[in-house]
Amino acid sequence: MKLKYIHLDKINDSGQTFRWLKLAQGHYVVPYNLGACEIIQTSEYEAEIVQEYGISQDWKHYFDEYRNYSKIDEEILNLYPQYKEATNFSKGIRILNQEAVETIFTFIFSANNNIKRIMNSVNSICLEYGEILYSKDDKTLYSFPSIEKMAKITEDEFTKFGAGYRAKYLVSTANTLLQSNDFKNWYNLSDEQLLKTLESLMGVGPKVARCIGLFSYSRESMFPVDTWIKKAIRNEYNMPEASDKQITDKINSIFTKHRGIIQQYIFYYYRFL
DNA sequence: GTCCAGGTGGTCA
DNA sequence: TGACCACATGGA
Repeated sequence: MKLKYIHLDKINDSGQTFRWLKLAQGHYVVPYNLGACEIIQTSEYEAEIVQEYGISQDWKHYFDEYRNYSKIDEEILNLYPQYKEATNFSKGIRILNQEAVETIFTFIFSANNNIKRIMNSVNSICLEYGEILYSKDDKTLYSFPSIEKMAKITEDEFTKFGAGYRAKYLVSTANTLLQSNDFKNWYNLSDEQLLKTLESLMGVGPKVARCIGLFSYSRESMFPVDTWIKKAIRNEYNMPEASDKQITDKINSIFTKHRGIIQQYIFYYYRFL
């Protein structure tokens, strides 16, 4: 399957997924549920899925093929001309539609953490409790563990995986999800209901809930505000002393459409500035 | 050694 | 509500 208007290295570095297995520049094995695909950048903004592993998956959905990013970028440039440079810099990034359990747990890990550490923690859990999706030349990719397996991990074990003070949140949320087990139906919730439901989970606050909504439930209205976004907004609008509330108010007054997508562009741009 | 990271939960006004 | 603080821990 061929994909256009896509840039794999940018997506891998965009902080929404932590588990792509990099074989080379522009060459990855990508996990999704109990399957994986091998994908190669074939030209500057084109890629091709050359092989599938494990259980067949809906890769068009995963890679967000049903959104027209070329058109979205045009609209973004019209709506937010002040972010022309960020938008061009981020060209080819997709907002992935990742599996919910994985997204919930990895973004609980992400709180007050850095991307390298998140990757190390999440990948070591998958190594211990996931199943092999791909293995070749000493490079191996594992699935994210099922909710049943996640619910058996103890607080001490999560600490061993580098969860720090988040260990008890992970235990609590694993048990909540195991009992409710209806997170697949959350696709049908309204944005408001989804946020409220996600924020009821231990370790999930406003920012993490929006990441989960954006990166797993396809909610492009959601605008996660993290430390990088705060820096960007304070800098862009010359408001160095702005409180968190002033920043979110500013964001809500400026960004009306494609909020999650422009958020991701700004995040990616400022993190590499 | 110091600062920081895709913040949250608890507490108090 | 909104402001403030403690929190684990490795990366830079």
